[in-house]
Amino acid sequence: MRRVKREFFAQPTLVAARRLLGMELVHETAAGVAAGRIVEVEAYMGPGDRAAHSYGGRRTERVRAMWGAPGHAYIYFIYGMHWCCNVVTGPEGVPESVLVRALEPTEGLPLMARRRGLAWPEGGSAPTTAYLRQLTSGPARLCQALAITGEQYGWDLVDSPLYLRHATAPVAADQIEAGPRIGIDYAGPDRDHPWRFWVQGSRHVSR
DNA sequence: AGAGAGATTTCCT
DNA sequence: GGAAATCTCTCTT
Repeated sequence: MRRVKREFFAQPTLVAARRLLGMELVHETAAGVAAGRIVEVEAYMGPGDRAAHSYGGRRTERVRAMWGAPGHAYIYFIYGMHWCCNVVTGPEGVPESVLVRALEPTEGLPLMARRRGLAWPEGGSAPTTAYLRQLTSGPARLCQALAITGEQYGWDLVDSPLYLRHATAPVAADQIEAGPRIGIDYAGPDRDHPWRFWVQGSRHVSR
């Protein structure tokens, strides 16, 4: 099924971040399969990046997965209610990762709607884009839709029910836009790096 | 369409 | 003790 292998994650983080666009994030559970095409990500560049949880070389229990081998899930809990999912990238021992910020739903849509607390459209009518955006446009929304929580912390995406699928239609370099990351105004000199990447024109980008 | 506040817990000083 | 890589609801324009 074109599952993404270790070598991909070991690429430099800014390269991996761009190449994640167009790939599918998949989670297989007893309730069914839920998946979406990645349309927006952010890179967090390790000890030198004030916005990164590993800034300054911090080795707390929370960031343990970032220090491990690439290809594992770094998942954190924020604002007292939300989970967010990162992919650990770059060389092993360098605590960098890519936050998955938005998906375009591709598989298991009714399941995702149920997990998000949304009623599926009545009478077989096709869901609107505005409706689909509520499913997986945003880092916490997509985790809820795919049932990603602390339970998946540290999972190996190369060999677990949570994984990545290669893009059927890869995103060309000139279709990728870049800009500053969201929600990190506190990061001072690192606030303005263009380390947020998204698919140009996608209506599923978080903003 | 946009602004504002509340939810609620983990992490680190 | 204070802020946080967010989201939702409510109120106003």
